[in-house]
Amino acid sequence: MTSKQEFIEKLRNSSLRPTKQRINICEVLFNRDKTFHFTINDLFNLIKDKTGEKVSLATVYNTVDAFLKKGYLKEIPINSNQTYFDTNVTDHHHFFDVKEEKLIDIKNEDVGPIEIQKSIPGKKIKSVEVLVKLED
Amino acid sequence: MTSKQEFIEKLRNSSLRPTKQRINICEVLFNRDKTFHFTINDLFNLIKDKTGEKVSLATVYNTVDAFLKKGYLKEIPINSNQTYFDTNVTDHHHFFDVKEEKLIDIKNEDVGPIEIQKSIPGKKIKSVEVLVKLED
DNA sequence: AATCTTCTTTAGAATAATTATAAACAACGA
DNA sequence: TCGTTGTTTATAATTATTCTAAAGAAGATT
Ligand SMILES: [Mn+2]
Ligand SMILES: [Mn+2]
Ligand SMILES: [Zn+2]
Ligand SMILES: [Zn+2]
Repeated sequence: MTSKQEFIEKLRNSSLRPTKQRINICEVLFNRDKTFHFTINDLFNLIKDKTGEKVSLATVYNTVDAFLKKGYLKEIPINSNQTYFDTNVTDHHHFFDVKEEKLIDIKNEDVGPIEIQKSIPGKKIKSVEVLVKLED
Repeated sequence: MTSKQEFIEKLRNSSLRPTKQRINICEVLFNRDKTFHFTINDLFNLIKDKTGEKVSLATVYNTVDAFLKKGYLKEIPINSNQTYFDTNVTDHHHFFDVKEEKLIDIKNEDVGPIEIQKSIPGKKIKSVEVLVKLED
């Protein structure tokens, strides 16, 4: 349970003004036990449901973008008509249940170290992510 | 070097009528040494350049869809504004050069077996793919 | 507290990838 | 050749995302 006051500080520390909208978005995103995988539309709807206040779609996009840049969210590489985001910003992997269109975390230690025996001159590795697609 | 005749047979064997358009698309996609990673737009432009004949964008989409269903192409899971496809339908992994927006194959043996120490009841694994993002 | 500046929110428009529509056309089998 | 079915195409529709510009709110300055 994170308090509203902590979100306000977190926003201020990030040079983001603690607006009512951003605080509400923080509540929905970060006031939870488990990791949260979502699309913009998921989030947009949850804000209304959980806080009773409506935030414009543009602000949801803007805020998610800002949080991505600050490293409070990350984008999950997956082919879908919508982009998926994740509140778990640590290194980890995913199942994607193709039928349910749901992501499920796989902890790093449940996959083991991945050694890439190939390199590209002049480029360095930014991230290594495993996507496991699931079917029935 | 695959002959036009072989493409015609391949299409017939797949219950796809060997039209001029599909044969041209086959030439562009499959008449090459190395794996080919592309977007619909890449392919659309290459068809004009390589065959001199124009194929409508709708047909490019339709044909890529048909080839995906037949297993002659696969989709690469990546976040981009465009979907990427691959002529290499074997199990393998990818580098994605974020700056150049280019995919590079990583052979399965260059990654080693990936053991997923987690399972979801009622679901089975359809694919396991590693995406390595590259930066400068 | 009033004012000023800068940042933020918002509705709505613009963009762009993809999908749907439906009419013309081409492949195939009889 | 003719009828059927599958295919191509231009074009419209859809939809996620980004852009725009005006109104509003936050923070700093007096
Ligand atoms: Mn995508
Ligand atoms: Mn996307
Ligand atoms: Zn996750
Ligand atoms: Zn590949």
